[in-house]
Amino acid sequence: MEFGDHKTIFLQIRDWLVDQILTGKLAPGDRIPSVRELAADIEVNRNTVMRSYALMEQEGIIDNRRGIGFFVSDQARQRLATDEKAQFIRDELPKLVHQAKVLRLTLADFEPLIQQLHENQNQ
Amino acid sequence: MEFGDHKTIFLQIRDWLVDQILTGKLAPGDRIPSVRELAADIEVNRNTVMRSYALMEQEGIIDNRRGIGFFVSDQARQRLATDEKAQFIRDELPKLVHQAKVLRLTLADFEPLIQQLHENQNQ
Amino acid sequence: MEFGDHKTIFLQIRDWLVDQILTGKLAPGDRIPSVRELAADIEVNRNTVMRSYALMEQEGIIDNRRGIGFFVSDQARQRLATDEKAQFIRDELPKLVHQAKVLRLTLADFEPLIQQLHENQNQ
Amino acid sequence: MEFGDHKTIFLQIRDWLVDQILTGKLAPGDRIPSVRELAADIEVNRNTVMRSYALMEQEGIIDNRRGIGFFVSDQARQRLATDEKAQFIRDELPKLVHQAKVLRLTLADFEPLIQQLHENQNQ
DNA sequence: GTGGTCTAGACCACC
DNA sequence: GTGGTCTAGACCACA
Repeated sequence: MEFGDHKTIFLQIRDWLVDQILTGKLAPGDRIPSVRELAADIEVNRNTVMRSYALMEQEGIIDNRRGIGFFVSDQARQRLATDEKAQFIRDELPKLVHQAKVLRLTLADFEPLIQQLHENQNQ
Repeated sequence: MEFGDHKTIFLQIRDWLVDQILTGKLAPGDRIPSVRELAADIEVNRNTVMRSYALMEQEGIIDNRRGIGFFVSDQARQRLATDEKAQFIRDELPKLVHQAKVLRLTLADFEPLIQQLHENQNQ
Repeated sequence: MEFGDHKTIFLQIRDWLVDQILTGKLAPGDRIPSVRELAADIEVNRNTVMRSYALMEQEGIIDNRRGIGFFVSDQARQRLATDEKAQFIRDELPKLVHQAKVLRLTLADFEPLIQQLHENQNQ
Repeated sequence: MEFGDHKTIFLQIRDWLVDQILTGKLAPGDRIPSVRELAADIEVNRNTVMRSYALMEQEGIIDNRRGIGFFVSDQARQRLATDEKAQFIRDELPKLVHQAKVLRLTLADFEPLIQQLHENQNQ
């Protein structure tokens, strides 16, 4: 776990798991690491991991089967794909446009992004 | 998810001033508002403004003349235009590409950004 | 804390900790006193200690783990030993030579320094 | 006048004049620049220059002949040579020794200083 | 008038 | 428990 990052740890964990789901490394129904497992792995307090899981459960991304563990919920992928996308376009994009303006960025500067967008289109 | 990305006040002040410089509203040599003035204007504590100014001075964006005030440094604009741009391409762009990938964003989603980039190009 | 010194408190704290590191009393990885602890110990405001720590973090001398504390960074000793030495030879030594010249100081006046230098050599 | 320096301006002026005296560029009896002259030259407030002169007068380095100007006092050079030297050995040297110790400086690092001291000796 | 430092006390989010 | 931010108010030295 990167302690240098300015994002708080429990959100880093959440984002990391969300990534796994969005990229298909974790599929609906899959079991995610137990709290104590993950806490030991990334050398972090169990409460911190617990907090991530609680947040994700409350977001409807994962389900908790008491005594067994946490599992990726059935609607997780779909829900994330739409919610996070909408949030991105609403919150991040305007900032991005503004930054592109004041920094006088060009299409060339965004080459890697453009390429990725084309790849997405062709799927 | 009310884990708001609300930036802290002293960073907002810094970013606001950086914007003024990058857009030419503040030119090198210009005096920026005194700590007391700005604090009164935006109804914020003097220490908070002071913290912004101290940060910017340390970044080499503004200079300080004892007992007189803070001034936009000569290299401010140039330094910002290059440093912030480089930092953006190094730090932000990869995240952006990754996000575009996992969220399966398309060129259409980025329409506003593309438009801005074209405008920049035509200047 | 010696209030007789002209230096401000937060810089005294920084210099005191730097000394501890350079002399090996604090090793990389060691936890330094929490902001509250130190503030209580030396009877100084928490914010003042915080300011020292923020400065040192920005200098790369110490790292911060959220909710846990500040730790001497891995490169701290090496970085200090080289940076501060280089800075001394670049900034302070010329002033010193100039002062020795205008004050017509002699080798005898610098006896204590010469002795220390010999001790350093024999280690 | 270097505004970037962290020493306060009126002390910079004082030190600059002291240097002129110690190096013989200004001799006892010489007239030093008038307050308004110097203020205009280095683009500084007259009060600031006046403060320097007042300090130096109080130190016995310069004399004020009302309506005429300030003049280097007869004992200026001698007085400075002894006072500043004593102060250096009492205040600065111990710090220097300590710094040499923690930074593990060697005789080689002080080569320029040693050379200057030898030159002083041979005069 | 300006910046600069410090205190005391509060509140927050996080581990 | 930890750091982090902010407020209110004070005092200082300097221009």
